[in-house]
Amino acid sequence: MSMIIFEHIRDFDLGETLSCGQSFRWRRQGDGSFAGVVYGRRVTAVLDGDRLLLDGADEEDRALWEAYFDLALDYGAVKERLSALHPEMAAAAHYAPGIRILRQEPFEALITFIISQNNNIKRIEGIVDRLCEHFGEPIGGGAYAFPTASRLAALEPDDLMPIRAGFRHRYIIDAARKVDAGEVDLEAIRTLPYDEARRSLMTITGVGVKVADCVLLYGLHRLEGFPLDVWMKRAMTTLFDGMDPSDFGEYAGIAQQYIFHYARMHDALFR
DNA sequence: ACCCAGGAAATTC
DNA sequence: GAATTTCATGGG
Repeated sequence: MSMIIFEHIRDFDLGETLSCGQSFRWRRQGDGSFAGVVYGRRVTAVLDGDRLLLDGADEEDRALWEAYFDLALDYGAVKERLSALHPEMAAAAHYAPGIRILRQEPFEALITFIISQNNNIKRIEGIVDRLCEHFGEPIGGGAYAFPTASRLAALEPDDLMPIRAGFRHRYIIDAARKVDAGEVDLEAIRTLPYDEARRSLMTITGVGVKVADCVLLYGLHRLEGFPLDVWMKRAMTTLFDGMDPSDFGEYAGIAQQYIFHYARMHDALFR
């Protein structure tokens, strides 16, 4: 069994990063490690001091995992810059200083955030699990890859009944078909100007401004993205009145993740 | 029974 | 055009 080790890791916490609402396929194990499937590979992640251990990962995929956990970006420096903007920003970053923005599979980010609309995180995870079990490739150990666009594109909305995603079924199928046909080119969107990228994603039924921003931030690593969901809108009026997403600069998306998690963990403050 | 959930589409005013 | 309702499903 293979394993990769990353040394001298800072500003990183697996629990904070994998349980802050940006991804839906990681599970905390009884021993405190996290099991997940990424890019069709099943791994178990453990942070031992300043060493990140990825059990089940291959050495030839080192660059992929470094990118996935965004290990090349100095989050300490980012936090300093953001914290200087506003005292509440500093408080949010201090609350969960180990959050990083993952580079998820773009198609997975698209589908999971379509599923996220008018939904809660617990149920989103269940729907995503069932989607993978029913339509993803088995990769051993009872694990499944995230379904491909072409597999889902061949289905009809009613074929998704077993995953119990309700009115989102037709949104998922429309997204898969547009991606499969190249009508929405996720890799081309990666380098488009932000507004054009957003407009292209919004040609999919069921993708509005907020879901498009999530796909850009979590799937295409556009760190200027600033998804405004109900929690973020509350936080902006309560804590950052008068501030605009663009005021957070090129790392606005990272600021957003600190704030989102902080708001959700302090819901009494935002009612 | 009622309300809400990391929204967006459909309908109504 | 802006405001309101509806859309499945599950948990509190």
